[in-house]
Amino acid sequence: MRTHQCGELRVDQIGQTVTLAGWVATRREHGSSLAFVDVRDHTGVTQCVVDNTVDVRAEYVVRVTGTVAARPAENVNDKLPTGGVEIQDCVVEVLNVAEAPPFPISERTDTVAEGTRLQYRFLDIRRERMQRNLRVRAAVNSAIRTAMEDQGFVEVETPMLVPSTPEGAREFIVPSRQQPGSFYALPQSPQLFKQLLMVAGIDRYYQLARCLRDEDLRADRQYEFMQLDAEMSFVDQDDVHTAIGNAVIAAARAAGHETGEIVKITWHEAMDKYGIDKPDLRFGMELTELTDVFSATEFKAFAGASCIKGINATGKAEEFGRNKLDGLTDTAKRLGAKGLVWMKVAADGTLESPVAKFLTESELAALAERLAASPGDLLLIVADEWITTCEALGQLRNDLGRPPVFEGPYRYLWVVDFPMFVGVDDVTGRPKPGHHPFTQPHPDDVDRLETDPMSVRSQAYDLVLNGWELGSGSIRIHQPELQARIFELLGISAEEQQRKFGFFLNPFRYGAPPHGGFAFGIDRLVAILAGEENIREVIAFPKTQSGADPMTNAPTPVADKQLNELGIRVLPRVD
RNA sequence: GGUCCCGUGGUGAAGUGGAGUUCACGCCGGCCUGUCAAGCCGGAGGUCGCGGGUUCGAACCCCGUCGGGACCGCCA
Repeated sequence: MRTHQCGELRVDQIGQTVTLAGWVATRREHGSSLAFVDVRDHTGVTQCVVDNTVDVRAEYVVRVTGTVAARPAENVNDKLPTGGVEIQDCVVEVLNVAEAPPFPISERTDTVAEGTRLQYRFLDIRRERMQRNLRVRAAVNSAIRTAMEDQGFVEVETPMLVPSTPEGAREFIVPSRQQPGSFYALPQSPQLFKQLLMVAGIDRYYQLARCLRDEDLRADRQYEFMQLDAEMSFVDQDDVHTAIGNAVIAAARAAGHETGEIVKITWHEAMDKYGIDKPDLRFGMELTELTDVFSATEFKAFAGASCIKGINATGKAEEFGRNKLDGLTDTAKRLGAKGLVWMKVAADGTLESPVAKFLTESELAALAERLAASPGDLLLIVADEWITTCEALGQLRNDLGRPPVFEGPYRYLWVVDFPMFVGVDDVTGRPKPGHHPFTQPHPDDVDRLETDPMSVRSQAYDLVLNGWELGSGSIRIHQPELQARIFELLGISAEEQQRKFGFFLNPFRYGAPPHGGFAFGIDRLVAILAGEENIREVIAFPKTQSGADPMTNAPTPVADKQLNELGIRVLPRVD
């Protein structure tokens, strides 16, 4: 059908007779006997010189046979890889005509409403950006598979129709025809199956798994998403980190990015230095300890505070007028801080702030020194509980300093030693698990499970890339006695354990090996590696924020016959 | 469940109470032998998302609703 692709021809092929096939990108007419037609496929465009009587229009599907010729020196187009050549003496065959597309198939109009792009996704994907993103995605998937298999992981597929479990994300449910009134759930993740595969002696499992969660959609969340899901037997945390690290480094390389060594920090350090459990390491502006500077202060907003920290937004003083400063204060308050102190560093080095008059000369001097203040800098200070201070400044740090996603470098980060429990359940008063209830506590902290549960660290860990949480994992509990202690702590009775997790826990009585695993989101990883802010840009057929597909019109009502067969009656909407 | 932003020819934008809704691209027709976002001339194309209200008068103001987006809640 064709001898070359449209982005392939160079001066090396001059004189050859070639056949190209593709879509008409543009047509430029020059009188009755000359026109230039650019033919496009996913590799690029090639200029074909044709007789102007040939009736081809934008997006017609054509096959062109002709001779590769050098362009006259003054007509070489340096902007195109194929710009040194053109096809002459063309025979143009129209393989299919096309209506005028609703929007240009071009990169220079990247402003088309996303709803329109999704309605005509088959045209949107013809564009270079989408072609590139989907091919990056394919390369990443391939690199991950290779990396996992090279490390002895076995791909095992798990069911899409699974039992509903009450914990975690809201599930999509699927009615059973054979047992009307009973339902399957679509898997939020293969979590339970992969641990049973360890009991089953698979040793190292992986899967590029489709996961489904019926939670509200966001720029980084779709109903359906892909995870690299993995589980390993007879390992500790470091073994898991090494295996997954190899996969994500290979994935980045497949997308053309070198990442270097993966840094590892504790959750406490992440919160203390960056104020967030998924820090973006591409920029500094770290949280600086100031509590000791104000240990004897008379300024009452600082006097009683257990933790005072600050950040230096270098050179931002001028940019932030009263309005924008109020916005920063609102951000801090939204995160629970009692307030925000700001100071601008004047040209002579003095600190200008509504509260400067409440601080002593030596306090101001120490503050300036600690934050390395220079003229033009904006200093932001929060005084509160440790966690509140950190979280407020962490958000401000991100808001003020975070580079756009397409700016490298690419810095993976393991965050380890997460707290075992986060907060207390409003109803039961019991601690709430930070990860899930099958997570192994840190061995040094097990003794404090009952006496001081909130101080117990878990063997759970997150993988972060440039401020995006890619995924999480843990070493699991494989000893029934320890599992029983955790359930006891969470206030889950033996009866409830059996009802909710019986099919999962009972197999552990038959010889469960020590094991742990990880899962990370492919969509997020590919988005970052492709330089996209939104995972919809790396998904061929994504859904809108309301969960609809403008191309297929899903979701739709179904026929009464179908509902009857399933024993389902649709009730009128109640608001 | 909530907060905020956006809906104007096919596409993207301008118009924020008063004359015929303006422009660019695209589309259709014509001209044009070296363009490459070709150029020139002409033409067609609109329920200003939808419904209600205020007003002498609404694309514009108000209420509701639908659709799209960002975020909070939610995502163990």
